[in-house]
Amino acid sequence: MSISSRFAVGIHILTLIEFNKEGVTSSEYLASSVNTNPAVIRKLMGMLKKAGLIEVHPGIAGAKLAKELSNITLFDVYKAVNVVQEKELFSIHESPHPDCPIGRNIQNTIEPLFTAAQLAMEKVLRNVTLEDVVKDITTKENI
Amino acid sequence: MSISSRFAVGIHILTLIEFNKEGVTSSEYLASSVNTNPAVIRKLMGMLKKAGLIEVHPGIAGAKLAKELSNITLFDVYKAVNVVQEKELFSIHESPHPDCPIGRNIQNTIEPLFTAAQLAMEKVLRNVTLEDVVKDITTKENI
DNA sequence: ATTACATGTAATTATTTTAGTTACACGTAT
DNA sequence: ATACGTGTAACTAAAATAATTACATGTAAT
Repeated sequence: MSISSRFAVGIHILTLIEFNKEGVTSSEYLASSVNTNPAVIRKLMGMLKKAGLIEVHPGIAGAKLAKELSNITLFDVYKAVNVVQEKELFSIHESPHPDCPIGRNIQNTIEPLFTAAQLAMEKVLRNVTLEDVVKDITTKENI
Repeated sequence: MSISSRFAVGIHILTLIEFNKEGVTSSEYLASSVNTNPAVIRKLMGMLKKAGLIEVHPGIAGAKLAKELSNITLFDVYKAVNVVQEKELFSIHESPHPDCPIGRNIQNTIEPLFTAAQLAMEKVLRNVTLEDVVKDITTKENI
């Protein structure tokens, strides 16, 4: 199964807040661009806020980035929206038979291999910032 | 969400076939070690067979590896059991608004980044063979 | 202070995937 | 013919996603 689109939507939200920084980026405005429900956006904004990526206030329309664009990596967003837990990208079957040499060792043997694969994926995310995303869109739009 | 344990179980199955190569590795025997239902194992055996990793025959008990241990990578198993599709480790929200500069570009901007992360993960899987797994278990068991 | 509007958040729903279970057709060998 | 194994389809329960609805709470302008 795929990793939740919350991650992609989180990137979308942050990027749009940056592009619209002169204006008011309300959950309704964001929801329109993402094409979803404002409540979905507000839930994600809550996660991004909790992770210290944006500033939002109850009753006050709009959100602002809490950090420099170049200082927010895709990994930060990925962790903020809680799509994959540490060491849990791959699931391992539980309760293999302890009387079998394979059954009693397979989990401990596989786990570090899976973790290494997950870390390699996450390393790529750490090396991309929202600034890269914004620049790419700017280029595509010829702004 | 996590990637299906079919992957871990697939590795378990292949490893156990190797360890038990002098004996008869039936779906019931495998199911006992994995601690699941024989039908689940048979479904996975079908996938592993289709991928050319094992040999199984209707009516004849047991399975044999179709390739050298050192010639089967974790990536081969991963593809065989069909847990993640190409370019689909991460899902991207559909139908963002085309009238928004972000909405109409976000998918194309994000997609290669997500693909790069997925490929980095898969590269790690390509560099581990079942022989590594077997050796690790052999060491742990002091055989 | 009342109205208008925004965020925060809980409850509900439909859809999808997983993993397990049951059942049975079909193939092989004694 | 019987016993046993694989192949496979149908059904179920549990979990997660994403959308939707509703409403409490917070802020600001009139």
